[in-house]
Amino acid sequence: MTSNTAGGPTRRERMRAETIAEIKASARAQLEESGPSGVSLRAIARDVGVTPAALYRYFDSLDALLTELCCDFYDELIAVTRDSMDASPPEAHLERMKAWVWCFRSWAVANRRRFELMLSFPEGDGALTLDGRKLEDGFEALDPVTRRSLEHSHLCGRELAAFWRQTEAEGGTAPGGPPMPEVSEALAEELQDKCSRFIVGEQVPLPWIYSFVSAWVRVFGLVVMEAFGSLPVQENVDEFYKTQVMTMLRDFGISE
Amino acid sequence: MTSNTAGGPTRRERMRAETIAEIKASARAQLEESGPSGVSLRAIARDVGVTPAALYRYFDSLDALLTELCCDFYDELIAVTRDSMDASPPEAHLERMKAWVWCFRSWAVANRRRFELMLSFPEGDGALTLDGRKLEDGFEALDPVTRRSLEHSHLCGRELAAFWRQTEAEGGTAPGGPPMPEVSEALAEELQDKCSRFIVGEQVPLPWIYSFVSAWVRVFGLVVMEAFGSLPVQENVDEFYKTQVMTMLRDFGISE
DNA sequence: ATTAGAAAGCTAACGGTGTTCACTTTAATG
DNA sequence: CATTAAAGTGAACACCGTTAGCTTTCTAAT
Repeated sequence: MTSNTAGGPTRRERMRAETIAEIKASARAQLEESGPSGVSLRAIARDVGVTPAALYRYFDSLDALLTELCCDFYDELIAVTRDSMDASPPEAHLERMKAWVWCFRSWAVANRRRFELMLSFPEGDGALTLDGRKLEDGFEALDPVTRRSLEHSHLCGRELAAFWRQTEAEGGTAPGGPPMPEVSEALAEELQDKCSRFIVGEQVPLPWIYSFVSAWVRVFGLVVMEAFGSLPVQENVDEFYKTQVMTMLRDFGISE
Repeated sequence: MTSNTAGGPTRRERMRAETIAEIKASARAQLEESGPSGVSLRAIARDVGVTPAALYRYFDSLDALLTELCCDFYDELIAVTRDSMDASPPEAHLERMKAWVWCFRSWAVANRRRFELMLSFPEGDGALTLDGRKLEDGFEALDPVTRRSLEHSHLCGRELAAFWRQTEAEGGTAPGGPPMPEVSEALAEELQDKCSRFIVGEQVPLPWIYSFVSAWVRVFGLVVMEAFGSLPVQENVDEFYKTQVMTMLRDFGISE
């Protein structure tokens, strides 16, 4: 018998965990300096001091390893975002959303290679086609990286829903919600259907959803362009971001 | 002697051109069904009926072949965009810009694999760092794909400049140009510096540039998200695009 | 303490990749 | 017709991910 009598992890389990950590560390290093396509299973094996075949005791394939890595990155991003949001009080929904945007951007820019890897995993189809079912039902069934991607979105979406409730209670902004162009019945329904469930998790008025999706597109564009070096503004990016965020807030009908 | 007495291409040159076309066709086919990473030099050789080594008489490397392919795609996109813009008269700058956006989107979505390949070539650093020099000076020195990417942007940027002149002449929109948030001296200068040169090719007032960059970010976000399947709206995308474009026009201070 | 069994590792191989070098064939030119 | 440059071949090199079968090592129960 081993130390397992104490209920803790077996010696073997500890060893295994350590090996996995070593493997991932090597993979991360390679990713950082050669990009996603530069991660080589054999190179990892060389690094860890083991035969290539041995790695298959720990991961089903190279792709599986990269997938796990991708999940880790999402978890890191989510953690750091959550922390950053929690720097503001729970009711300061606006500040918390700003923190989300800021965090997303700075993380993606500071870790372009990881971000690159994450983008290389296309959003699973299941993310948007939960027709009929509640989100929670299919949530666990989603592939791990899509689930995490949604989790990340949720951090911001929840704040929006809360902010809407708050604003409504205080009789804030315009009565009908943020200004938005007229849309057809079909588009309105699709927006409500697809977004109110997986972005905010509860029924939210259409104008809010529309503005949210519009803002989300803008943030995505900004972050991807900057991370990949195709954003025209480069030296004063911070300020440019701030003005963009301000503009989006204005689109929400928020004066401040 | 051959038919070269007439000044036309040699028989050998014709043969060579035909072989190159065959090689590219095979590469395109593989790209279309397996993505950028699925293009194999050996598979192409098999396809064309030749030894792998023989391909090196036509391309320096697989990467060089992919680069040429990327350039071809840009040329196709530029051509189809230009045609689409020319469906409107030369003075209908607004319509022409709309055509640009629409063309960009539909091409990217209809040819995601090609678009994917194009995005995989990061914007060359030279694209934005032409400090001091006129654009034309360094233009030829840029790497081929960056040059074409700029050429594509130019199609829209030129229209913006022309539209600005037109609007000014007619005493249209607001006197100071489109509304924009206050920005620091530094950001203003960078926008003028980087953009007025490589996007529109002539001096344009700051608010116009700012609005243009903002719109460009939005369009980029829309197109990339839709092409990669992460846009929340899926069934009514056309309408969603139209509302987005309308919103952007409104940001330019255009009522219509 | 000994033994059954699982976990981990190794060797060797298979089929694939991009690329290079020396050599041969092919075709156009003086 | 002989020369010469282009086009193509074949074999090799160094890598890659993955699999199968065998051996070692360590755990857990007898």
